[in-house]
Amino acid sequence: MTTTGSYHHGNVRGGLVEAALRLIRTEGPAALSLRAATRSIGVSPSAAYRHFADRDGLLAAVAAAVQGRMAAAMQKYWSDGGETAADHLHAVGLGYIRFALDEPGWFAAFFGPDGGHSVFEENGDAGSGPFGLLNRALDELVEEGALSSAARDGAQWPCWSAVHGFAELASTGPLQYLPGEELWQLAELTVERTVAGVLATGSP
Amino acid sequence: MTTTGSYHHGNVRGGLVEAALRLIRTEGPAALSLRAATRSIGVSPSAAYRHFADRDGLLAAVAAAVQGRMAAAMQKYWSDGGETAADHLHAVGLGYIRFALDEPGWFAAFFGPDGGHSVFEENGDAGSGPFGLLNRALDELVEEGALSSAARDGAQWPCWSAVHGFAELASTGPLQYLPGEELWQLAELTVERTVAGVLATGSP
DNA sequence: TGTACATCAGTGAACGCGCGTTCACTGATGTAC
DNA sequence: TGTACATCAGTGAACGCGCGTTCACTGATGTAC
Repeated sequence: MTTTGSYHHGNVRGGLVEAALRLIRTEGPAALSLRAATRSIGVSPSAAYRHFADRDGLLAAVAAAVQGRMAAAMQKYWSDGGETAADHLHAVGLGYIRFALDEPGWFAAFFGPDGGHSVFEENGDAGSGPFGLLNRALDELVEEGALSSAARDGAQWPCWSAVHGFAELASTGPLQYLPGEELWQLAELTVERTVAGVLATGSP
Repeated sequence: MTTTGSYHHGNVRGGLVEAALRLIRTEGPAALSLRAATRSIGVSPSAAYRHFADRDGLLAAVAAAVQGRMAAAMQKYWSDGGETAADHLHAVGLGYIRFALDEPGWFAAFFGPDGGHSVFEENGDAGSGPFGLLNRALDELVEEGALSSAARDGAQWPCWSAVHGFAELASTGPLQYLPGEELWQLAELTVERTVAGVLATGSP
């Protein structure tokens, strides 16, 4: 942090991403503009073009930041909960949903301007991103002998679908009007039955 | 249909909704503007205000139309498939996903400007909308004796979540880049395991 | 059947707005000698 | 250590755009007598 009060040769890129996160948090991703972000950190609109090709470039950086924060939140759930593979799978699902409920604006920007292609690339199957954590938990189930490797095949899709779908319905969809407690019970119900479904299909 | 070539005292409201559907279909809901819709049917921008309070009013009408079309597509799946309750549940899920894949632009406008509150009201639990069809299939499972009424309780949430989540991932999310065939296999896998999960949890 | 009139669905011009992006520029930074 | 200079991250004015919405209006419609 400099004391000049000016961003000249300062960390404009980081400042813009932070500002964008601040704006998106309350107003949603549609409200994000390059001008609003630059205004927010006291820099001219054109300054953004030294760091991003265009508006989508900023949006992509924001999506990466959001994915990182969600992964961290999920990690916390993972560490604070039980130690079996099934516990970890629960934690991954509930952590994903919890993040979406706590930060609906950020969650709405989770897939960037490219529709979320980056979710695989940067935090791929074995990575430490949200999707990587899901796959790790499923792999643990196989190692523990709770899931056949035949049933492991493709199990990430029903899991991710259920958890992502609930997150959508509950954060910005029709369930958003339910009281928080009731909503959380439905989240637990959804995760429990989804995990049960995975296990039921493929116990060796 | 009049021959005047003018909409004076014609069906502007219906024309605007159709035009909006046309625009959203290819450009997505973000690209919809009142001006584009009025322009599209050759009417002045202010004419829209005789029929809708504001832009959100048009968007709500569009959402209702989309929900109706999806319900019709799901009905077709329901009628064309098998006759057991489990067949119907499959049809409901695959119909939902099929619609989202065929019409990603419309699907993105499925929940209106209010985030989908209308999904319950107009096409409520017992209604003929997408959500009503899901509940009907689940009720049939109970009638058939394939599902205990205890397990019926709340079963709509994991089902809707999984199917909606997959539809999002596959229509505008990170799975959109997969080839159609592969995508459809994942859809079937997801629906199958979700249905299996519901049944496994609560066979009497 | 004919006419006066109320209704109301349209028009078109105008408002203020904020946006993304480009451009020639300036002044701070840091490097080479 | 001091100075000349290249680099490059900023500025600020300007562009053209399309938007939602308002307003006084006009002219078609249909009803009452």
